[in-house]
Amino acid sequence: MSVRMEDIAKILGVSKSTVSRALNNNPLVNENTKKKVLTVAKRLNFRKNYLARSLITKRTNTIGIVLPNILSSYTHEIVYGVETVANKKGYALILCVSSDDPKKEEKEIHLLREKQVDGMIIFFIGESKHCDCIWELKQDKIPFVLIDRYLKNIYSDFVVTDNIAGAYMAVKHLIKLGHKRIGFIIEPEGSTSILDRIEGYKKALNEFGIKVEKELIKTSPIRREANGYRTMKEFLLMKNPPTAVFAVNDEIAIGALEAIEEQGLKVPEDIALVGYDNLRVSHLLKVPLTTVAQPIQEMGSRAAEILIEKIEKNGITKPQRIFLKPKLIIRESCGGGKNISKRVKKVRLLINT
Amino acid sequence: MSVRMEDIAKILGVSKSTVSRALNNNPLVNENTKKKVLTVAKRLNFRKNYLARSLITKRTNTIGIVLPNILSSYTHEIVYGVETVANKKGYALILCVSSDDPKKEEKEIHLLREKQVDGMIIFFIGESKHCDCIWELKQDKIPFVLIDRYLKNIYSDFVVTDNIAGAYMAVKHLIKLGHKRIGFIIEPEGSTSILDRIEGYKKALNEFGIKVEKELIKTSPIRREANGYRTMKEFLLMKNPPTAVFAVNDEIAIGALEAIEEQGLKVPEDIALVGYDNLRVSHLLKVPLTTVAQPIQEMGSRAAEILIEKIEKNGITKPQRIFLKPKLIIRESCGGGKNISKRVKKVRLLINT
DNA sequence: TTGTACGCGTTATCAA
DNA sequence: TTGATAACGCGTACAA
Repeated sequence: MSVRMEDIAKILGVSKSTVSRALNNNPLVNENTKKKVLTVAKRLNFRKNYLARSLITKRTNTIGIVLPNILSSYTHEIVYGVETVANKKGYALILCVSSDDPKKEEKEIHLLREKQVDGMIIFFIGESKHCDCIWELKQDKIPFVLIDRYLKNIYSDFVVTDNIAGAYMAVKHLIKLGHKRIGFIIEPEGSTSILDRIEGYKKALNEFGIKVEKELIKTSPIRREANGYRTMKEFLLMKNPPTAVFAVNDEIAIGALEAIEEQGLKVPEDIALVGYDNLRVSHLLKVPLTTVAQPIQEMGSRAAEILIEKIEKNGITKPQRIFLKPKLIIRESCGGGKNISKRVKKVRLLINT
Repeated sequence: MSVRMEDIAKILGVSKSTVSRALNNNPLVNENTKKKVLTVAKRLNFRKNYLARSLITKRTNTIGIVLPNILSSYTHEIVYGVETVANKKGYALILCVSSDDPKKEEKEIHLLREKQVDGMIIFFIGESKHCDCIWELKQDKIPFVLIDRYLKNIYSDFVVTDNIAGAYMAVKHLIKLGHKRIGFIIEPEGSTSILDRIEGYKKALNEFGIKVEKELIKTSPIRREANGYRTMKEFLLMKNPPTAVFAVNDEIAIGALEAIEEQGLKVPEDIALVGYDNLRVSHLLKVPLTTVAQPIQEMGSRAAEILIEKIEKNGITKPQRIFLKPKLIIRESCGGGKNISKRVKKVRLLINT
């Protein structure tokens, strides 16, 4: 069917080794024969078969990335960061989506192994206790870098952002503005990102002598705008609702914003709102959102750099554990330091009618 | 290094053929030996090497997608549509980005060939006259489906949206609201999508007896928000600015919106605005944007379905040329049918001071 | 500088 | 039901 090196060899009456050498810029070939080979190759529109090549060289120049989804702009930016570096370094990228399903995630990781990728970047969503496939990667010395969240019980490379610091900043900002009842909308999963953000939330409250109240931490079902909406409504229906809400990510914050406005309340006058992630949307909202920005693209590109270095040094690098610094982006959803009590009264009034 | 079928064979004292059969659910193997093989395979954590397999079967179960970028939510949604179908049908996805560079695009296509993908989906940005690599794909019978834009001089599968119809709808909507001076911000490239939208714009004007004025069609340098901003400013500085502007995509419309507001003008009271694409952002803007929605995800999923069918029927399917129907999404950026002349006056006043 | 021969890890063919 | 053996297309050590 397709043109092989042997075909070129036969045409020129040379051996296929010579053709191979000519095509691989091997110096052990006469300049003249090389030219001939290249000419014929071009004429026949020859394309090397990387499968056969990789079978011998044990290199595919391909890396895999495993993500829980690709609809969020968060994972989207990760892909961008990874792709940019991979491309620059000459690696192709196989995109795998686990659809938030640990079983599927495991399958994707196995698939990437079968496809003999040189390494992988994994946004791991499985539980720390059930991460055999990650252990196996380590055991079999297949280069991999975790991204966005790390595993406490596995010593490996990872690139994450410092979620404790990020949440701490956000909550401290609200406290400085005079808030004492600060709601927190989180997500159900027990990933390090969420856990660390909870830790940052508590750390800030503790530091300013504010008691952590359980009823102010609510769990939104899944990462969807609609659920920030629903959970915010629950807050608004409380007898003593929070005066500020910290959403564990911007998507939830967007939902919360809609819920607040639907109740006829205003952000930030009635309720202050902080998100997390600094999605590209967030500055375009009706009320530009104060949020914690993570260097998401950088997370992707750093992960790719580390992975590729590891690949090219045959995995003999010491695990790198990178915590990138987040940054508080102050916009309009928190306002300045107005009188809180007035606001609270107004909220109660509106809710109870 | 890694476990091979031969290793399993030696342990069990059988031939590697038997192991292969057992592992591939081939009925020509004793149930008992099959069990033994599977047990040992599991114990040794055996992973098949797909490279070797594909070398023989001539199938990689992998498709490639070539995109001009992955930062826009447009291409993003395409990837989502493609990935979903590919995954369901058991195909892996290699992501290639051409960075709006035709030379690079060609390289990526060649790379995918060398990696022996079973087929590819291409958001082709090269010129119609220089698309040798597409011709070669056709010649060499490598399945491919064009997406978002088609090539007039190549008879091949493609999935696009009907851009003539989409632009026509948008402009007709503005005309029905009373607008006669309708600006149009386009992009420099000569792709079918842009050309067809221009055709739709003209078609609507012609149908209502409005003359097409050259000065009302402005070209924004590249697909970036900032450029919609700049081009809109140019419109606002005209002696006789348009009362409505149709942006060839939402990103440009967003930039235009900011330019208008920065001038102290209001949308839709002072200037009506229509976009194209219905990005997920567009309903969240300060002024929710009236826009033409394309079924982007569907474009991706249809393309993938067609491609995979073609692969599995060994390319003996007749080229499918799909035009998906766009849809006008009416929000707030056009307003109702108010008095135009008043608005025009106000615009002039503001611009000239 | 070139060619021969072998190996990469599978699947496929044929004979047993 | 199994096992030798030959592919698949390429790279490479070794010999020439």
